[in-house]
Amino acid sequence: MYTLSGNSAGHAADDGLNAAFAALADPTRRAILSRLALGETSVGDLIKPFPISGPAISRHLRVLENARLIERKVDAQWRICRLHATGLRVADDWLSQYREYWEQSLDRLVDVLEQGEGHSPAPPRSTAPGPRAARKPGVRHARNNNKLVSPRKRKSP
Amino acid sequence: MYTLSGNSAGHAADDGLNAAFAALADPTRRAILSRLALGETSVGDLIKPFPISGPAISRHLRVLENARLIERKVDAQWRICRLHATGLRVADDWLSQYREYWEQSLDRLVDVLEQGEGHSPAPPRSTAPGPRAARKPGVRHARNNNKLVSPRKRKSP
DNA sequence: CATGTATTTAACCTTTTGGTTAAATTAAAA
DNA sequence: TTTTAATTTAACCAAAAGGTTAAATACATG
Repeated sequence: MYTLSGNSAGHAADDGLNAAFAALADPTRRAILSRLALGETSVGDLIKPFPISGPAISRHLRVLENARLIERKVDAQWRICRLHATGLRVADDWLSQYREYWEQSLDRLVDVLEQGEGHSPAPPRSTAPGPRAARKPGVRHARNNNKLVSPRKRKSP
Repeated sequence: MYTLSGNSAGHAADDGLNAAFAALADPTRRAILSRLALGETSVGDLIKPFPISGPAISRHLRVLENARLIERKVDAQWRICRLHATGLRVADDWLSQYREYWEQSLDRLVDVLEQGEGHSPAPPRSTAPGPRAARKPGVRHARNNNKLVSPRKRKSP
């Protein structure tokens, strides 16, 4: 049931998504990734800007490695860390399912703004679906050619 | 320091990223989002496929709402849930910083495969950077025109 | 081999998360 | 206005997450 990717019970399969998103949920780990985007470095270098202990960083790195967001190689007594594409791709692929959805929302927002907002009482707070008219062509943001999603429907009970 | 988006201490600012990624890290919540991608529904409908209690779902929904991944409206005694673009966009925007990186990695992998792999001893296990030659043109995957990233550098000590 | 450096493990806290059951709450319906 | 249905709060619990310090490990070198 649903469009869930995998198991029969109606639950989302993992495929590393849990690990990837959980890893990305921590600001220290995101900072580490940002740092690594500049180039590979040793753990020692990595640690410097952070006010936390070595072991703490070490564990963050393990989390990132398990999520396949980084990989490590040994160079003498140093462990050199670098970004690893897999985890990032896993997370992005999942999100891309929804890209169509939120780009639609953006278009809809643009519509609202463009028509001078002298209309519906709601200011652009709600960027959600709802039975609005079709978008103007030329304001497409289509960066994706991917998968599911298309919100619609109204209440039923 | 770094390319971090915000505060001076070298730490990643939040901007809802913590909440968004943390929310996405749970398979039940991802399943809820998948369900909502099909259209808005009441909590009661949402709950059915899941083997967990009402209060548990209720809290998942609150997490999703705080992360601005969904929004809720009241309809009599029902709370209707629908996707909300903001949280998804926040997460995707952050990831997009790295898109160039991992697409480069993909290109590199393609290169390796194409040149008959009779060369470097490493099979396409490692999709990481490293001082490799430039990619062939025509195999670009550039889906993004965004921000930072370009891995390089070697050891220093 | 003895030392010093780099990094990880171990053992321990505290806080957060995800679930549970038993009340509230809120609105429709009898 | 009592009852019933839909959801959320409250109060609890166990497990996971993130930190800490102290002790191991691994290497390169004096």
